[in-house]
Amino acid sequence: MSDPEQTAEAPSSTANASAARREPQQQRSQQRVASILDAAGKLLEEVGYGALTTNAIARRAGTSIGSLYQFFPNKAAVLSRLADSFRVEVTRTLGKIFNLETARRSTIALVNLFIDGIEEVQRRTPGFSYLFSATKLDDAPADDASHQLEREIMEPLDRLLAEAYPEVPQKQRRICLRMITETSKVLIANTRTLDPASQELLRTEVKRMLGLYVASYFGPKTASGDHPSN
Amino acid sequence: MSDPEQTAEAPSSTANASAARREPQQQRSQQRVASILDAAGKLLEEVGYGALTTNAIARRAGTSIGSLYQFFPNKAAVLSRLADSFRVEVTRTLGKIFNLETARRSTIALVNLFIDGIEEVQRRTPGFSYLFSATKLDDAPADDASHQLEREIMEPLDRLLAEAYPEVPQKQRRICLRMITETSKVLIANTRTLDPASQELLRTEVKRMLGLYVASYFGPKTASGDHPSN
DNA sequence: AGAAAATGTGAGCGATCGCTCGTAATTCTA
DNA sequence: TAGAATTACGAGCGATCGCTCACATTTTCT
Repeated sequence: MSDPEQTAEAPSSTANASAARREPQQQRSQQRVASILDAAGKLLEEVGYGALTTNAIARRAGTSIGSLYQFFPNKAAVLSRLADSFRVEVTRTLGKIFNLETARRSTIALVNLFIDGIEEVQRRTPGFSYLFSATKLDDAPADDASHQLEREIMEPLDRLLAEAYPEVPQKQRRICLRMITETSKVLIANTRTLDPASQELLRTEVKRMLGLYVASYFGPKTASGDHPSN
Repeated sequence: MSDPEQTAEAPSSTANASAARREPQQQRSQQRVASILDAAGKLLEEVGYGALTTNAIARRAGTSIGSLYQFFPNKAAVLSRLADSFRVEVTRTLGKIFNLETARRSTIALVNLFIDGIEEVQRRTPGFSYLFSATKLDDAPADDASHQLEREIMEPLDRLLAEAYPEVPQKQRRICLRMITETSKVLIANTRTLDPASQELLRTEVKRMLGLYVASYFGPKTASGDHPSN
C-alpha cells in the first residue's frame, strides 16, 4: 500500500503507534520532542502510570498539548517512543558491561554484572521500571514496546553465554535467560516500596538465587572456588 | 440494633475503605453483595484493572450502580472486599496443603507444594493475580489489602519452616520467604501471556530455582545442618 | 521583501468515569 | 393491612481525560 503524500496519518492498525504524526525538522521542535519524552519519564516515576495524563506531560515539558499532539499521534505513542529511548540506554549500559574481558568470568559473575547493569539503568532512567516490569497486567498500553525492550535486555547476555557455552543447547539457554529477566523484575518492582538497605539485601539474595540456578545449567566454569561476592 | 454510629460516612483516613456503607441485612442484599464481588473478580480477569468500571461491575452482577453504592462507599472498597475474600481462599487452600503429614517432607518438596497451591488459588479465583502481583506499580488502589494478602500467603509456609528448622534464625527465614513469594509472582504475572505448555515449563523452572535457593539455606533434606556462604 | 512551511498555543469538544439522589419496589413489623 | 425499613433502580451531575481545531508565531525558502 502506498502512502499518500507526506502526511504520516496512518489510522490503519495500531501496528506502529510510535510513528510520529509529523517529523520534527527544526532544532526547536526536536528539542521539544526530547523534553516531552523526558517529562513523560519523570512523571511516570513520580505519579505512576494510572495518573499519567497527556496534559500533565505537556505542562511538565514546558509546552502545550497542541504541540505534543503535533508530533505524537496519541498517548500510547509517547510511551512507545519512551520505551525506544530506554532500549538505547539498556543496550549502551549492558554493552559497556559485557565486553571481551568479562566474557571470561564465571556465569555467576556474569549474572551479578547483569543485575548491577539493570539496576544502573533503572537508577539513571526515570520511568524505566514502569515499562519494563509493570504494564502487562494492565490494559497493555505499550505492550509491543515492552516486549521489544525485554528482548533487547536479554540479548547481550544471551550472546555472551552462547559463545562461552556452545555445548549448552539453545533451548535451555533461552529458558535460563527468561528466568533471569523475570527474576530481575522482582528487584525493580520493589524499588519504590523498600528502603535502600532492604533493596541492597534483596539484590544480594536475587544474585545468590540466580547464581545457584544458572550454575546448575552452565556450571561455575572458571571455577576455582568462586562464590557470589557479597 | 439502632445505629451505633449513624451513617458510616467517615472522611477520617483511608484506613478501612472496605467498611460497608450499609450492612446488608436481608438475604437478597447479601446475595447481591456476593454477586457484585464475583462479577468484580471475573471482570478484573477479563478486562484488567485499567478497564474495570463500577458500572460494568454492576451490570455484570445483574444489578444497578445504585445498589452497588448502597453497600460499598466507593470503588476501592469493592476491590478491598474482593481482596478479603481472596485471603480466605488462600488460607483455606494452603491450610489444606500444609498439614501434619507434609511437615516432614523436604524443603524442596514444600516449595513445590507451595507453588502448586498458589497456582490452584489463581486458577480457581478470578482476579486473584491482579491483587496479588499487580497494583504496586500503579496508583495503589487496594494497597493495604494487597500487603495483607501477601502476609496471609507467606504465613502457613513460614510457620512450617519455623517448626521444622528452629535452628535457622528468623531473619534468614524471612528473607527466604520473601524471595519465594516474590518469585512466585513471576509465575502469576505471566499466566495471561503464555500458552499452557510454556506455563508448565516456567512453573517447573521456578520450582527448580526456588528449590536450589531454599536448600542452600535449609538443607536439601530434613535438617542436615549445612549452611553456605554466610 | 513576501510567501510558504513549520511550529506553537490553549479553549473546549466528546466521551467516560465515579458517584448521587429522587423515587419506586420489596420485605419486615405489628 | 398499614406504616416503617430496607432494598432496587437508573438518569444524570460534576470532574477528568484524550485529543481537535482555529488561529498566532517563528523559521525557511525564493
